[in-house]
Amino acid sequence: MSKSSCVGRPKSFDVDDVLEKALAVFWAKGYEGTSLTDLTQAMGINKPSLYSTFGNKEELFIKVVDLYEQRPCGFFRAALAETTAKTMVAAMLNGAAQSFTDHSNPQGCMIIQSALTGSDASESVKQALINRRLEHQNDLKKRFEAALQQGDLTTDYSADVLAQYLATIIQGMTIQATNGITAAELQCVADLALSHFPGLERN
Amino acid sequence: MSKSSCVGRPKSFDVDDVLEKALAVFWAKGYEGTSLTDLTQAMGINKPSLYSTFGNKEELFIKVVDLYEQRPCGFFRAALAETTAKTMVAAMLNGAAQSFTDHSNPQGCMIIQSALTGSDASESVKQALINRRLEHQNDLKKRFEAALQQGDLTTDYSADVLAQYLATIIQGMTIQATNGITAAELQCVADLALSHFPGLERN
DNA sequence: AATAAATAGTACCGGTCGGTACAAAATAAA
DNA sequence: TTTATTTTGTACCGACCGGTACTATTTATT
Repeated sequence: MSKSSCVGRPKSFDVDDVLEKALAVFWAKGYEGTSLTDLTQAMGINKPSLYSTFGNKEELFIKVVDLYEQRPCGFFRAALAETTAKTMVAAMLNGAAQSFTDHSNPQGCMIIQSALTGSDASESVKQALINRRLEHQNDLKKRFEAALQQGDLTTDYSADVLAQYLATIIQGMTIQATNGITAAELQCVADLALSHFPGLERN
Repeated sequence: MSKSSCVGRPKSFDVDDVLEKALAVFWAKGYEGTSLTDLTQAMGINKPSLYSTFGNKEELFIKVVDLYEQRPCGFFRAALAETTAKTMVAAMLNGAAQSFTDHSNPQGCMIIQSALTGSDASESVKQALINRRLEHQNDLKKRFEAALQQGDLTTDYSADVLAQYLATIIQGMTIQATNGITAAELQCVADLALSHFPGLERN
């Protein structure tokens, strides 16, 4: 299954390792704001190596987004797996507050901020990120549907609106993070949002 | 007071008119995603005219942001002037929902999305937009402080947190708009946010 | 009609963009 | 040790980037 080549000159770098370096750059500067020079310098490889390994800039970016969803943005899937609607929403908001203001990384959510606008040349990348956001929002919707059905959540709002509302708050938190809000302040916002979220019994 | 020159060849274009054209481009493509070719084509002028009239790309962008705040984003100041906290928050959320999904313009808020990330060269523009957002958030804070003081708003949350929370929702609504949410759907989100906003008596 | 002032248009500047051709170097297989 | 295969590093590609020098043109003033 390993596609490691058994013949020829071996790679002088670890693929996963340099992907992580590329993630840091794309996350901080966005898709179009990142140049190939930025990438090759951060990754410690030269352009032909980058192209032979990852295809081109856009394909590299998509691979980086996959990595981002698995690791720094991992709180999302973990939160989805929470057993109750309340703990799910809480894990979403707390995870976002913590992840978006983690100073060991760029601030905010990469999927939201790295290609919000751009030239026509990056239209496909913009659309790819929109699709990711809509997929995640659909995950929320399905989770809310299940919660409504099993009586875990009591409200007249549809799962659709609840998902859009929660997504809105999380996406707004990313802007707050890029504005430089502190982790504590963003946690206060998350707490407020949780305690006023519809359908979850007050405590 | 008019700085219209009384001697020499007259301008062949109206300054406010071409600023409007520049606004449409920057709004849709962002600061770095917009090239001078995009601008001169949309504005119908050539580069030397652009530079002699507006300085350079960055100065033109700032002038465009000023224009944006006065016109398409004018709901903000109008909402601030509302007499009660409840009508103020309602006007903010409704105005955002309507403005961000108005199909006669690009979707979303220009100040939020046109320079969220970018190369080092656009650092000053990024910071300028962050400052605008923080100024607007401070406007909200002062409005909430006044409402809390005059008993118009009853909650234990500080004006700071309330302002951050409302800003978060509005900023999230811009992402929803770029995702392609419909005006009706975004209005539902705004309605939900309003009816669950802390301190405003339920109706 | 001559002059001065301001704009319009063309053509160009160095630098950087994403992407690649090509040859040297490093490995495994024969 | 030769051969085949893969990666490396350098040097380069055309296109476009933001910005400008220079000239022609259009106006008001003298």
